[in-house]
Amino acid sequence: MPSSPRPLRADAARNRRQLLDAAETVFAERGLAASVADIAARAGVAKGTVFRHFATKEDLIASIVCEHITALTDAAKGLAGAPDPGAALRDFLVIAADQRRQHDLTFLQTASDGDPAVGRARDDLHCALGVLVDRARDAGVLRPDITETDVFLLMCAPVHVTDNLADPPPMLWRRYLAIIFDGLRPEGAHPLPEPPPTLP
Amino acid sequence: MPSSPRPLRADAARNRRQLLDAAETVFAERGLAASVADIAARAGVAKGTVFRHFATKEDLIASIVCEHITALTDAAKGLAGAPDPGAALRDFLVIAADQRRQHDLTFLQTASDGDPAVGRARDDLHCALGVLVDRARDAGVLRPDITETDVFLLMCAPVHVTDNLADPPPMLWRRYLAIIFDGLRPEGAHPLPEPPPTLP
Amino acid sequence: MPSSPRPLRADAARNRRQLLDAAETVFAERGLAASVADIAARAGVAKGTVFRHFATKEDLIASIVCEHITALTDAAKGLAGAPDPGAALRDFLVIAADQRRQHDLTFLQTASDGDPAVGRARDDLHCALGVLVDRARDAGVLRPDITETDVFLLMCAPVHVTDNLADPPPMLWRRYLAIIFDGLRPEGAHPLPEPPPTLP
Amino acid sequence: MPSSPRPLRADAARNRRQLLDAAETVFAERGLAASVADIAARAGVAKGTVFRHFATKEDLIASIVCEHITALTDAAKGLAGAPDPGAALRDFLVIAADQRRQHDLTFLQTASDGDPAVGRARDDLHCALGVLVDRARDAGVLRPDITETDVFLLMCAPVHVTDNLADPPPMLWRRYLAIIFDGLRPEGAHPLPEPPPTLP
DNA sequence: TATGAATGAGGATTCATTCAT
DNA sequence: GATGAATGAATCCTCATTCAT
Repeated sequence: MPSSPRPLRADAARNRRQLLDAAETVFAERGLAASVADIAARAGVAKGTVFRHFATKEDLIASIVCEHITALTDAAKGLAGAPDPGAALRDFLVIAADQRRQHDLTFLQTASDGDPAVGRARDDLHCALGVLVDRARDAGVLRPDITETDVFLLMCAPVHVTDNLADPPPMLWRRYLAIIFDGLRPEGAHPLPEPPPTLP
Repeated sequence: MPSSPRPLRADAARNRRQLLDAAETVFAERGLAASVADIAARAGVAKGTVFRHFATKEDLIASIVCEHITALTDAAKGLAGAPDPGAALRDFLVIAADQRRQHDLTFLQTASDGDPAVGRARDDLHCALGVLVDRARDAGVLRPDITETDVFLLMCAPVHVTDNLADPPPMLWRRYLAIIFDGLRPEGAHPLPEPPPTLP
Repeated sequence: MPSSPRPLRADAARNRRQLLDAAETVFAERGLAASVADIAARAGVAKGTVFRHFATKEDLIASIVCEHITALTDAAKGLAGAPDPGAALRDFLVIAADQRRQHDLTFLQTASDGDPAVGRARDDLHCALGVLVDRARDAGVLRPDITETDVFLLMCAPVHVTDNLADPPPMLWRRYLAIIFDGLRPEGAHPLPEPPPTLP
Repeated sequence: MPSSPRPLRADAARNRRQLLDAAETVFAERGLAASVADIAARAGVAKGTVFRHFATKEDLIASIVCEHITALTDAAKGLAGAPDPGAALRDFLVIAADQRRQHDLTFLQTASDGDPAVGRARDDLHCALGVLVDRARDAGVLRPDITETDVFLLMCAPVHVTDNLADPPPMLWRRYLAIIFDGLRPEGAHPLPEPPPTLP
C-alpha cells in the first residue's frame, strides 16, 4: 500500500489495474472459488502475470479489499466537513452500499482478515467514520448509544440483505438502508440490550 | 424430510445425524470449501459413508439448509396463536438469529437455491412467517409498509452483521436485532424509497 | 461348475440364475465397467447377495463365460453325428454367432482367461469342435489346411465385425459369416502364409 | 490434427507425443480402464500434464483413434493410384492389420464414437477406402456384392481374431487376413444372405 | 440366507504455484 | 517483464468388498 520501492512500468501498471478489475468482476460472478486462470483470462494476460503482481491469490483478494476500504475512507474524509452531519452520515452509507452493489463482494470482507495492509486500511476507515458518527450523534440525529463500530458493522447489511434474493432489484438496498437508518435515529428508540462491541 | 420410504436402520440414522451435525460445524468453521473428507472425519465415519447418505456434497448442504428452514417454520407456526403479536414476531426473530448464531451458516442461504426440497421448505416458511407479520401489522406494532418478504430478508441481518468481527460476543446480535426492530416500528418511521420485493 | 458340495436351496438357485441373467444384460449394455450394484438392482436382489453367490466380480464374469462356452460345447456335441458334415459345421457357427448376438459379450472372452473353470470349459469346447472340423475337412467341404483352432478363433469374428457399427442390423453377422465361410471353403483357396496356431 | 492455432513449444510438443505413445501402450496393456496416472507415469510426466494436453481422458482416447484412422486414410490415398487394384486393396489391409497389431487397440474403435473429430476422420477414411474398393471390384478381383463398408468392417477382424490367444504369434493375423481375403474373392463365391450395411 | 450400511482404495479432474523459455 | 507449460496436492465421487443386523 505505501510507496512501493520503484514505480511500475507503464504496461505493468496497466496490467495490475486490469487484473484488479477482472478479479473483482470474476469474484462477483463466481465467488472466491473462481480460479486464477479465469481472472487472468478475463484480464487478457497470462496466468504467470497474476503472480508477478500478486504473490498469492490471497494477496490479490486483499488488494481488492484494500481498494474498497480505501475508497470508503476517502468518501468519509470528504464528508467530514459537510454542513449537515445527519446527511453526511447518510450519504456515506449510501456510498458504502452502492459500492458494494456494483460488485457484490461482501464475502471478501472476512476473507483477508489476517492481512496487515487490510488491517491498516480498516483502521483508517474506522478513524474517518468515527468523525462522521460523532458529529451526527452530537447533532442529535443519531441515537446517543450508537458507536462508530455499530455503524461500521451495519454498513454492510443493506446490500447483504438483498443477496438472499436470486435477482434483486438494483436499488432495493435503499429500502433496507432506510429501515436500518430509522432504527439508528433517536426518535422512538428503545434501549439496546447489549453493549457496543469494541475493536481489538 | 420425514417419512422416507422406509425408516433407516438405527445405526444408519445415527450416522446421518452425526454427519449433518459434523457438516454444520465444519462448514461454519471453514466455509463451503470444507472438504467432504473433513466432514467424514469429524463425524467419525469413512468418506464413502457421506455419499451413502447424501448423493453429492450439494445434497448434504441442501439437507442442512432444509433442516434450518424447517426449524424456523416450526417456530413460526408455534408462535402463530400467541396473544401478543408484537412479541410473537420479536420472539421469532430472536429464535431465527439464535439458530444462526450457533453455527454461522448464512452463506448456506444462497447455496442451495436450485434444490427443489429447499424451495418447498422456503415456501412453507414464507407462509408461516406471513401470518406473524400480518398479525403484527394489524396490531399496529409494525410499520404498515413492511411486508413478510422484508422481514424474511432482514431476519438474517443481525447475526451477519456481527460476522465482520473476528470474535463477536455471543449475544451481540441482540443489539443489532434491537436496532433493526426499532427501524421496523411505526413510531418515527420515515417513508421507504423502494417498493417491497416480490418473490418469484 | 461341477457338482457343488450341496445343492442350492430353491430360492438361492433362483437368485443365482437371475444374477447371471441380469449380469449378462447389464454387461452387454454397459461393458465390464458396469457395477455390481447395477447388476444386483437389475436382478432384484441386494448387493450382498451377489457376493454370496460369486466370491468376486471376476468370478461372476467367469461364470457367464463358462455358461456360454458350455452351451457351445453342447451344441457342437449335438451336431457331431449330423449326416452333412459341412452343414453341421455351418450350423455350429450360426449358433455361436447367434448366441453372441443376443448379448454382445465378446469382450468377456479375454476377461476371464486365468480362471481354471473357464480353461476346462474351453478345453471341452475345443474337443467337441475338433470333431466337427475334422469331419468337415474329411468330407472335403473345408480347406485341408484349416485346423480346429482356426475355426475356434474365427468363430467370434462375424459378430465382432458388426460391433463397429453404432446400431447394427440384427442379422448382419450372417453376411460376414457367409464371407468368412467362403474363405474357409476349398474352392478357389489360396495358400495360407502362416502356420496354424497351437494351443498351450 | 495439424495446424493448431499456434504451434506448440518444443517441449510441449514432445510431451504430447510421449503422452500419446504412452497412452497407446498402456491402453493396449490394460484396456481403457487404465488410469490417467499410469499413462502419465509411463510418459514420464506429472498427472496434471495429461490434462493440459487433453481436456479429458476421452479426449486423449479420441486423439489416439484419430491418429490411427488418419494413418489409414493416408495409406489408402497413397495406394489409390497403384497399378494393380487387387494388390492395392490387399496392401491396404496388410497395413491396417499391421498398425493394429503393434498395439491392439480394437476396443478403441467404438470408444470415441461421439467425438466429432473422430467422425470426420472416419468419413475421410471411408472416402479413401471407397476408391480402393471400387477399383478392385471393377478389376474383377473382388466379389461384385462387396461394398466399401464391408471391407471397412472386416478390416479389423484378422487381428481381433488372434486376440483370443493369450500370446499370439506376431504374424498370425496374416493367416486370417488370407482366409478372409479369399472369402472376398469372386472365385467360388456364394451369394450373401444380408444386404450390405449403410452408414448413417 | 439376505440385506444394505460401512469401508477405503482408487480414479478423473482442478488449480495455485513454480520456472524454463 | 510476460508467457504458458509443468507440477502435484487436494477434491469429489465410485465401487468392489466386508460385515453387523
